[in-house]
Amino acid sequence: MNREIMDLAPNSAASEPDGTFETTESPLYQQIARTLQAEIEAGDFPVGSMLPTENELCTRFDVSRHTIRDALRVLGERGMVSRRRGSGTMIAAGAPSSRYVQAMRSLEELTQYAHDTQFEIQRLDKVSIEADMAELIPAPVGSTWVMLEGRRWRPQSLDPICATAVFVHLRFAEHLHDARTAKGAIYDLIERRSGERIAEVVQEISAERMPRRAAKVLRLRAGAPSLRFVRRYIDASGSPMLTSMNWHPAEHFVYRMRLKRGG
Amino acid sequence: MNREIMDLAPNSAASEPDGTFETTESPLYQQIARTLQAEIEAGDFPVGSMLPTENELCTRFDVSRHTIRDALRVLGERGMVSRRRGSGTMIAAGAPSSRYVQAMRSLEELTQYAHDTQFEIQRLDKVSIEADMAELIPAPVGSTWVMLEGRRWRPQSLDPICATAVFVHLRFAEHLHDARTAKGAIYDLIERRSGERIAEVVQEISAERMPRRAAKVLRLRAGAPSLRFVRRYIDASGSPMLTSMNWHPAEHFVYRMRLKRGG
DNA sequence: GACCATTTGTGCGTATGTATT
DNA sequence: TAATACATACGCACAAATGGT
Repeated sequence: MNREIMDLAPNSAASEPDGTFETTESPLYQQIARTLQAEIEAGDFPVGSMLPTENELCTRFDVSRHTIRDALRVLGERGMVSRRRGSGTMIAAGAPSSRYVQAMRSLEELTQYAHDTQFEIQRLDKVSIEADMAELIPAPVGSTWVMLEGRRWRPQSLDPICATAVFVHLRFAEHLHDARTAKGAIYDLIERRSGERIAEVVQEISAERMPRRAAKVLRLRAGAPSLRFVRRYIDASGSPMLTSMNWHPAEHFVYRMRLKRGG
Repeated sequence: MNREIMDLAPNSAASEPDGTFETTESPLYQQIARTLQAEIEAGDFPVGSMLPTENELCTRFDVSRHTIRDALRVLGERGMVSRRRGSGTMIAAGAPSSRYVQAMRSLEELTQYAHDTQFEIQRLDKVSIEADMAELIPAPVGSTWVMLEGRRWRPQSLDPICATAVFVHLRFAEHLHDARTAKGAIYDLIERRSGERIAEVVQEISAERMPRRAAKVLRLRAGAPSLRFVRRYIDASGSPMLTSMNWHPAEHFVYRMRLKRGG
């Protein structure tokens, strides 16, 4: 292994009981994208400067040009770099320095995000819905849902990304028995095991003072500014299958997207 | 030429003066993506059904699998199809209405928003960029930009939507003399008058305490929770043409979007 | 449960085209 | 013009997930 990368994703390498090295790493191009993004965010490559050429990156990471291009494509989709043939790859205006960034424009990116991070479930219960949550889910007051509560972490990081509360419709309760150890997104788990397919997701972003429960989970002061994401996963009939709520400390989170012309 | 595709893109084939066929076609994978998208929209592949496998498409279009995958990646990014390893490529639920999906977050939607609301400009000045703004625009500290500051209103509403600060590159200053009375988005004004075209927009959403200037404009207390939008309008070379910053009072604003499968 | 064929995902090598410097 | 750098496109191999036997 001549490569400089050490994959630190949650589903990373693990030595097997019998002593063999059964690596379940994430794909090379994703590791490289993460590495480069981290370096950009750390300021190793200032905004407006050029990234090394594809060939240089091939040498550095000891991979093929295809793999480098896949990694750079990912960064391009996230708005981190802009590429011009003949010229090179530039750190895009507005690339973050020392800030967490998450750009999620599709279900697939959401899934990727779930894979790249870890959901530490602190509580898994059936609960009766009260007025404040009833409006958000939405669900009738007094109806019973499965609630998962906890924090989401980025590997290696000392601070959690956000506090999370997920409300899952009761009919999926049986599929959540091993949610604590299962990998990936909750919605993906449910889709696979129930066979019911999510038709769409509606995402709402708003700013609010951190509510007490979320603050407690994150060990922050209640009332601190936070960015709240509510995602409703909706079935074909338009009813919510599950709803997730995420509170991000304001100073650590930016939601970024690229807008393009036309359809 | 054994291929079935006829490229109908604007930069399509052209016969040279000397009679030879010097094709300046668009890339193969884009032609294939267009062809497949047209067929999906025409109903040749019903929503929920499976697309032919990659290998079948290779045979049909007489191209390599690599090219087919690039085409399918494009369709995935447009939310037209959803792919699953081991299973196949499915026509995404709601595929034909994908225009509506992107309408939530395209430049056009922004333009519509600008038309539906009014920008009350309280200040229009050339300013020297200080450190805090330099990072956001981004621009060198001490460089000169045109700054517009004010509030945005919804017609007939009693409360402003947000406080806005727009920084425009100095080379467009001449186009802004009547900005106070002009309708529509500032970026649109500049695009039409300068002829320079915006290549892309990167939008960032974050939560922060309302800064003093914005609070003053909105007549709110500084430090109140707010949702901040930063939009960087970037030219073909990757440099910012203008950057707008918008602070929305937290309790009055929710950013909502739909996420679809495929990218 | 094991096994297998199918299908997409990842990764490599190579060659050529085209825009930029 | 020449060199550089990204874009497109061919080929191959194997891995991983799926769905059936």
